This record gives sequence, C-alpha cells and structure tokens, in this order.
Amino acid sequence: MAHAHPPQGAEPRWLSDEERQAWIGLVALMTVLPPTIEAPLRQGHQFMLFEYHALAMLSESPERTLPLKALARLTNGSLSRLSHVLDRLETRGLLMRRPSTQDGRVTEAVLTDAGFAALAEAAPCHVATVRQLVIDVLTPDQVDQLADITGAVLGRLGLDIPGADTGRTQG
Amino acid sequence: MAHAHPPQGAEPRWLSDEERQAWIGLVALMTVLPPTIEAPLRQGHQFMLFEYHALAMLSESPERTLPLKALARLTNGSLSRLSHVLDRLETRGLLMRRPSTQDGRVTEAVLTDAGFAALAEAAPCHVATVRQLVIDVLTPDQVDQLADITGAVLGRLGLDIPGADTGRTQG
DNA sequence: GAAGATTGAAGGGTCAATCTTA
DNA sequence: TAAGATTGACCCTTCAATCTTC
Repeated sequence: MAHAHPPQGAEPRWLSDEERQAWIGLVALMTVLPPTIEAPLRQGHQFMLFEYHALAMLSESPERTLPLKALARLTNGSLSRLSHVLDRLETRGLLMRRPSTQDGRVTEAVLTDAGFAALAEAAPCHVATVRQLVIDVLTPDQVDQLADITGAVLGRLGLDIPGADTGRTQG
Repeated sequence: MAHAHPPQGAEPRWLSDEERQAWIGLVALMTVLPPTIEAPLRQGHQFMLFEYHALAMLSESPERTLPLKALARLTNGSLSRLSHVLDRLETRGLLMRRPSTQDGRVTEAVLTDAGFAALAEAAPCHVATVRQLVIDVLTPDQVDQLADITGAVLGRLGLDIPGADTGRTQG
C-alpha cells in the first residue's frame, strides 16, 4: 500500500512481524480481559471493576477517606465518571461524601463499614480471578517483565506508576 | 485483613509485591491506553479503534469480504456490537452488507473502495500513535516479551492468538 | 432446533456546561 | 479567575428477545 498523509512526512514505519504480534496481542488483551475479570465480581458481588478499585483505594487510605480528585487519579478515571460512580455506591450505603473541613471546594469520599465489609467479601473472589487468568499463567520472570513493560508505557503517558511508591504527598 | 468467603476454602493467596505491581500496571494500562490510542483516530479520521480494526481486518481478507461471524471473532467483539457498528460504517459508505450466496443465514461485509481509501488514509496516523505510545517505548526484547505474555493470557482465555498463523480454514 | 444475524431497551462513560468556593 | 465537583445529554455496548435460514 502506498499512503499519503499530510502530517506524516513520507512513508510511515510500519510494524515488523514481532511488533505487530505484540500490538495485536495487547489490543486483544485490552478488549477481552477487562470484561472477563469483571464477570465474577459483577455476578457474585454486584461490583464493576472500577467500583471495586475505587473502594479498594479508599480502604487502603488513612481514615478510609480520600478527596475525589485524588481518588480519580488513583483509579485512572475522570472526575465526572467518578462522581457518577460514587452516586451509585453512596446509594448502596458503601460510602459517604462529605465536604472537606480544610477546603470548601473539596469533597471527600469515606468508606463506610458496610463498604469495607462488602469489599472484604469480594476480595478473595477477585484475587482468585486475577491469579487464574493472568498471574498464575505467567512465569515469575514474565510477571516482572510485565511490570516493567506497563511501567514504561505508563511512564510515556505521563502517569504516576501506581505501586512504585516514591513518597506521595498527602491528599 | 482476615477474609471469610464460602466458595473459597481458606485464606486466599494474595498477590506478592511483584505480582501486585504487574497487575496494577496492567489495569492502569487497560484503562488509559485504549482511549489514548483512539484519540488521534477519532479526531483526525472519525474512527473508533474498534471500527478501524474491523475495516483493517476486512482489508486484509480475500475479496475484502468476511462473514460477520468471522469478523466478530477477529475483532474480539460480539455479533451484536458488530452489527451496530456496521450500521454506522455502512451509512458512511465505507462498506456494504450482502447475504452469502452459499448460506442464506450468513451476511458478508464487503469493504468499499471508499472504505479502503479511508483506511489507507488513517493507517499512518494510527501506526505512528502505536509506535509513539507503545512500541518505541519498549526494547526489542520487551516487544517479544509482551507478545509472549499476551499470548499466554489469551491462550488461557481460550482465544485464537491473532497473528500466530497456524493455518486458518477459509471463511 | 440450531446458527447467524438483527433489533430495541437499558446502563455506563464522555463531554461540555455549570456551580461553588478559594 | 482557577480548582474541585456536579449535572445532563449524547453515544456506545450489552443483553435479551426476535427473525430467518439451514
């Protein structure tokens, strides 16, 4: 194929067979894995993956509390998406919203006892799924490689690499 | 945390630090990468990633034609999703639908010349994005590792590994 | 009855506009 | 004016029901 495209100078660098294989595989993974990982969580615990992660992030935070902005960063979601999701979780009694006492613009999400209990009940199911479908399918070397690879790509995207704790400022 | 969960026998095997790092990274990647890869395709060519892939699969098929069932498998989408998407693409004149002459139940999607041209125009933009955000961020070794890792996980999910051509039957 | 495909309703995410407080 | 957050409309995907052909 001969392509012509203004912003591109000349002929683009197409992917090699190896590169193509990696990219096609990654696309397939990104398409299929999320709904598959989510299925047991939905059926057994009425949680979407994003909801579960939001609750998980809260559970690991001081006072089980986080400003929405911080929670949005940790879950890689938009503030708008988070707000909609918190509506649902709040209705279910799994968390509460309250204005920050320090800054009136800030809303804090607080995990309730019921929310913590629901999360604790769902966690073993979720971890088992992650092991079955991903972690236990890989060698320990591959697990490390995957961490490096995701870290490199996320770094390119300018994201904080989650888990690589280099000392976060509070809030 | 002490968890109790009926279907689980005893204490689940939680993730080690390395495993957790890999999993968190993968989740972040699956959340952030698709919309980021898609953005230039949407803005410059009015294509969603899924639409682009559907057209790409058609363009590489004999007669630029595929039964919807086959196209659904290649794009890792449901038949329902594909049907909705093809409605849009057909409206734009990028492909046609026609009943198979061999089996009246089968509908074939055929890429039009306009569809092929639109795809050819979008391809350099898309490849450049994939390189910038993923491939060129990784070492050649990492590219191979990524192919192996995605292959392993997809295999666990029972999917044909795309690109690993082991001789497909026609259609 | 099974396979391939279509349809329409329901639910979630995105985007732009808006609101409030600093 | 900017930052944090909310809202509602629009679009896409999913799911179940349906249709046609084998």
